[in-house]
Amino acid sequence: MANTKTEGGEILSRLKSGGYRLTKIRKSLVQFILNKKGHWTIQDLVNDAKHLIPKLGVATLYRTVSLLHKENLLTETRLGGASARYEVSTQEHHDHLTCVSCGEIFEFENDRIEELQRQIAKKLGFKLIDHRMELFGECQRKPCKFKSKR
Amino acid sequence: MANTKTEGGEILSRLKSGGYRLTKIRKSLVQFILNKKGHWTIQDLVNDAKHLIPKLGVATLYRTVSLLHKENLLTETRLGGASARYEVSTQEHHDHLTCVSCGEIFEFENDRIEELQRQIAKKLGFKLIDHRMELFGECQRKPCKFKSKR
DNA sequence: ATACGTGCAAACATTTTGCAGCTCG
DNA sequence: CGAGCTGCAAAATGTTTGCACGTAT
Repeated sequence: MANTKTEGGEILSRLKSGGYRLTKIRKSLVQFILNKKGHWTIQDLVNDAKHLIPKLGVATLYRTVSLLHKENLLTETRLGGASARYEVSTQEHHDHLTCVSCGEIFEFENDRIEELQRQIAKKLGFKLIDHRMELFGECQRKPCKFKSKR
Repeated sequence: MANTKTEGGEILSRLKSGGYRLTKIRKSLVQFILNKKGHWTIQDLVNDAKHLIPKLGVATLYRTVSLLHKENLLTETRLGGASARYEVSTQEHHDHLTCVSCGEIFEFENDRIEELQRQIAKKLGFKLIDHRMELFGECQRKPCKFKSKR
């Protein structure tokens, strides 16, 4: 797929017409963030973006992420006392499997479940539009990347 | 229904055989918490439990809630907001089907889906602990009671 | 020019932890 | 008695905010 890395040009224009100023920092940050894969925390961003913009402050990261979240370009997930995790919003649907120990989030998709969901909705007289499913469990990886709370 | 308020006797014995000590504070706290309705925060608890146990410290609340959560007697939720919310776990699991037009919520349960969820978790190396599933659709009733909010 | 963006540090909010004393078993 | 529970305060996290200065428009 040629589209893995987006230039973000259209998104930048969209932000601009939304009344946001396009500073150098914001431009490279938005582009950087929207090209990130998986579920990351602000802390991840702090580490990764240091190379990009040496004197970047955390506040800017929080503010930028918040901005993108407000614009529905990022999806937020939270669990336990851990920090919020974000992922770039996608059209393609998927569900989440979250480790309650380490906070890691895995994605999955299962057609049979989706089919059953449609059946259930139908039986209850609904036309299914969307759904959200989140599983919680404990991953077997030792050690878990983060501290266990047990 | 005669069972709205539980004495918590069996739960206390269960905690006891689980190796926990039944101090006065813990007993009244557990009983108090498990009779709470709806989704509350620790902060709510701080306010409410002051009447119950005047010199109660926050740490004890956190520790007790954590204990009950570990014992699967409380379910934790964290939706975007700052602090975690808890609710008393119900044995009867159910999922939600929400009408995006009228806001009505239907509950359902489907064993096949639950089974598939377990399979998915297993395949991904997880021990499944809990899940949350919400379907969104349009019910056929016309007119719908509320405006669309989604 | 000026309103908005940024870095820095301080403030905040929530949750965890260390420790001395208390209590259950 | 002794391990576990408690309150208190301090600390650890994660996030927000005030302010002086910088930059896009």
